[in-house]
Amino acid sequence: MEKDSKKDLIADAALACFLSTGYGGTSVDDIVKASGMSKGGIYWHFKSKEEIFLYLLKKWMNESERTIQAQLSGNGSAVEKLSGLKEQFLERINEPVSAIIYEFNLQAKDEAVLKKLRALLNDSKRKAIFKDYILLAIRKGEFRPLDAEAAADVLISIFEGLGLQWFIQKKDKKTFERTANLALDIFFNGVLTK
Amino acid sequence: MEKDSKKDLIADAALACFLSTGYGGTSVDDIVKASGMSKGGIYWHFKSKEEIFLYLLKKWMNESERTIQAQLSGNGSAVEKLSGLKEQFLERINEPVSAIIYEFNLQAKDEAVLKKLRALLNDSKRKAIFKDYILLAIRKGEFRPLDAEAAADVLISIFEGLGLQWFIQKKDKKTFERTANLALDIFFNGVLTK
DNA sequence: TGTCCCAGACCGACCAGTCTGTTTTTCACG
DNA sequence: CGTGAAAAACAGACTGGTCGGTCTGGGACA
Repeated sequence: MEKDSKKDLIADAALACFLSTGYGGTSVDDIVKASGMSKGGIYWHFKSKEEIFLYLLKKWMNESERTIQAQLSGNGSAVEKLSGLKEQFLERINEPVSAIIYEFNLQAKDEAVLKKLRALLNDSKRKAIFKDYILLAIRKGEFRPLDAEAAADVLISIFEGLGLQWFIQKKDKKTFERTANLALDIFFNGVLTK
Repeated sequence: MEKDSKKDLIADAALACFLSTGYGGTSVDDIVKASGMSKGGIYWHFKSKEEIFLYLLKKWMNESERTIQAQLSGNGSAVEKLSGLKEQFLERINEPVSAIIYEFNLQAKDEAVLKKLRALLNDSKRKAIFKDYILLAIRKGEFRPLDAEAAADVLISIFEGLGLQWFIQKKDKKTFERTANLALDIFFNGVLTK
């Protein structure tokens, strides 16, 4: 771990830049400033700006998966667990990572880079975690029988959709929380056994 | 209308470019090529690339609102109407307009431009249309009593989320349709009166 | 002749990536 | 433990190319 500390330092600085001005909106010089390093240093650790993005995305996804896993794999009720995840989601709502992924996806011209991105996203365990969560809830009789694979995608879509709506509208947070709560409420009403 | 035919010609060409390579990914010269006009011509009709985007977005949103309105304001059942909208949504799924809006949002540096974008998105009647649809369904006793405003946002979030998931994953369409169907199924199960 | 509409060469800014040189670290060996 | 040289890590000026936007000129039409 410690051997890549500088690499992570750069990646963290880059993430901060990307989060505030997007992938295309941040120049390598911006990352230089934010990281306190020089261009030479950065390009010694990474061979391109795209590689920085892919590296930090992987890192971010690993973290993200860990927190989701921690929330959904406990032994509370399905409702409690997902509600807890929603709270975490609301706390980190100001990090429009998904939007930046879409941006990167659109901007990446090199097909090889896109392939790497797809591979990274497909390797994500996020969907599997959601699926396991749903399967368990069904087995315990909390959820009605469902296509767990598709249901996982539905859940992810809801979260992503909410996050992006927030990102664009930037309305007051109270309203947004109300929407998120209702979304979960509807979801539970739609999947819980009666 | 006819007096802006050239303007619309440019906007249509630009839209095609944006849809395939994103806002940042398409240069003005790309629009020049696609429209068959020259740079001078384009900059006679528009004062900037951003203005082209805002113009075509407005146009696109108007169209979009019309089709949503047409689908949701009929006098069928709430389930029928929303299912019909889903079908239309599936047909036009390959137009990642939302993703491009996010991209534009991230890239626009000028605060004035962002303000215009926000104004445009806030003026959208899309949310109002969904809200009216929900209110009617509640009044007719099809949906249980709900916060219609928030529920409209939930619906929009679901559609947006689904679209963006598709945009990134690009899995086979059958799987995607299954997910979309389940999403609506859960939604209906969550809001219909029993 | 003046106005509208357009063509396309041109410009300055920016930006990812390179190159050359310098500092710091590592480590073999006396 | 000292030391010196090789390798690693970094600094920052520089470059080639791209891109949004301008400018000058010209054709069409009134």
